[in-house]
Amino acid sequence: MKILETIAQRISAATGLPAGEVAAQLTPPKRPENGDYAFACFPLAKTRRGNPAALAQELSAAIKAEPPIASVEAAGPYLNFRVERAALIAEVLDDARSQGPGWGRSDAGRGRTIIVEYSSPNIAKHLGVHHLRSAAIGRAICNLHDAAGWKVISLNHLGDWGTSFGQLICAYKRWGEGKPPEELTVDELQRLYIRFHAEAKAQESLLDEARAWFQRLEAGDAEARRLWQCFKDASLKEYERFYNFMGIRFDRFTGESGSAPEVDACVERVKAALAGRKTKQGEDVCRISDNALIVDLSDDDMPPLILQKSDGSSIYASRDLATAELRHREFGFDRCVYVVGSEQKLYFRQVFRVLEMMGYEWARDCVHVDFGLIKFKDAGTGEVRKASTRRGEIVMLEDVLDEAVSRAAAKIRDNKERFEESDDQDAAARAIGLGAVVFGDLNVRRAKDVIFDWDSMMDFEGDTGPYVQYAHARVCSILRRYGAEVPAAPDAGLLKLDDEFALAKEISRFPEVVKDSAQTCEPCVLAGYLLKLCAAFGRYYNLGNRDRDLRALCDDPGVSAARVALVDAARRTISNGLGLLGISAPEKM
RNA sequence: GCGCCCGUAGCUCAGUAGGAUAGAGCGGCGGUUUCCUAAACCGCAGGCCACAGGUUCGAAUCCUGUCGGGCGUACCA
Repeated sequence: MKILETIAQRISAATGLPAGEVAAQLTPPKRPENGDYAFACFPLAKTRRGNPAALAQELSAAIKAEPPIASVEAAGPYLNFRVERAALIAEVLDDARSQGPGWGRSDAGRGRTIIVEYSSPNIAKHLGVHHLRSAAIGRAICNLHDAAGWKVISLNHLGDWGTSFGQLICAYKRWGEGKPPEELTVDELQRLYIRFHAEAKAQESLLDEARAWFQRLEAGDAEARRLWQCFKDASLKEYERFYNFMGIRFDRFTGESGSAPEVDACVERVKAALAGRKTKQGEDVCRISDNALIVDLSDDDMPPLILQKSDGSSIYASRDLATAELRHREFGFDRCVYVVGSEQKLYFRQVFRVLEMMGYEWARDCVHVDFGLIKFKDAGTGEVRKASTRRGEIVMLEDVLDEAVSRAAAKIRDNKERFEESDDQDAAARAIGLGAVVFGDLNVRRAKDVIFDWDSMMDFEGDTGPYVQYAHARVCSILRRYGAEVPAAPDAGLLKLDDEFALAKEISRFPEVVKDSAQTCEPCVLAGYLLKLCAAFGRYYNLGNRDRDLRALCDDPGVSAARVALVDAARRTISNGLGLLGISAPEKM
């Protein structure tokens, strides 16, 4: 039985509270000198109309300090427990070692399926830094749910349909200079797109021309369709490079175009479901308004959702409704997550609401996991705003990644004595450069806007990805030098240092952190934990600077074996944790 | 105007299903290396948790209002 569960059971026996509930409330005190686990007596005192401090006193007397509990102490309204260090350390070392790559996993989501839609770029444009955020967060959410026992289906739902492709076809026909469409690059497509919007400002008839092209595309016109396919192929070719570089794979690439054939039938279902339904104002909920087909959401204090544009062509909303239906039909998900920027918050509320109005109970399982924008500071005015592709103002993702990798490579050259001829230093540079950039994106709460800044993005010191990777590399270095196999059953009683115990305690939190991070869809919970874990390791490690006897590789073979096992548990935790964030853990740096 | 999000140290951020004395990193100052990797570690300085009320035994956390910023607010996605 787990130590934490044992404590919970003893409290449960003394109070009558369910053990599971108690376990959830047992937390490490902010200050370690107060003990290893604390139980706050306020809630219980409230239900019993008693005094929390007196209750704590009473419980401290009632609960015996028998192994693995070393002491029970009432401190005001808190009941503080100290555990036998050796027992906790032994438990952690055994868990981490025996579970191996599965260390940190749980079965919290067993039997449930989650769909995670993320990245989902609009084709025919280069990827910008802002695409990194969706990719990093979405991938982490997939990994975290997988680790929490869910069945995960990851989808990249491309923005490959809509009026802008009519615009692109129009631009290509006018200014494409007869270049075979098969040879078009994303770069050229993006230029055509920018040019279209520049010219359309002066010549509004272009917009009508573009609309006509999109209508031809929707009608299945062969020429339009062929051009569109070329745009898509060129885009995917470029995007695949990015996903490969990032180590991201999707279970499936879907796209808005995929739901296009279903849209009409879906719209009919909306109409049928809402037929006869009136708003409080007495109007039909689903009706034609200004020539467009809408669902009136005024009763929910939202603007209407447009299902069909006044020119008869389809719109993203109805495509998303149809897509949701398709997904539920195919996967029967328990949760469907859309990792999309927070500027679309209202929109998703509308879509989910309409799904609900259609009678789908599963509408409440659809979640918009939103995240803040990446903004740019204008060098001239100092003004902060979001970038616009139409104005040609994006910072290309590829440039950012290249820069990060080359800065990491430079740093590696400065430390080249740590590497051997045979080491793959390019791979290390990629891991570290990417680690810095990805960790930086994941270390803040999703909702926060991020202002793009080269230097802070490339930071390799302090609370950064490379800091965590560096801790891992040092751990690996110790294990390398140890040479022998990591002892499976060391004498945990030999680990007497406060910093050893602190490290072990930090390691023991890992599975709970993973669960929490998954449940909240906040990768920053895990990222922050890894920083704390590595700080605990760093303190421990640095003890050896002053005193050789405090090193993992010390003269006493028994002590050394136990320390190596502890260090190895740290290694597994860091490596598994980084893995969940989509960051690799180099063995040397 | 209305809705949602954000406001914590000079800067970037943790801490938010209410709980003990609000924590990190960067920047500043001062230390630690005859190497288990200094991409590290330790110390000092730095806070009216935007402001004002309220709920509570207890509020950075919940409620109301104000101010400041962002995003959104019917045919782009």
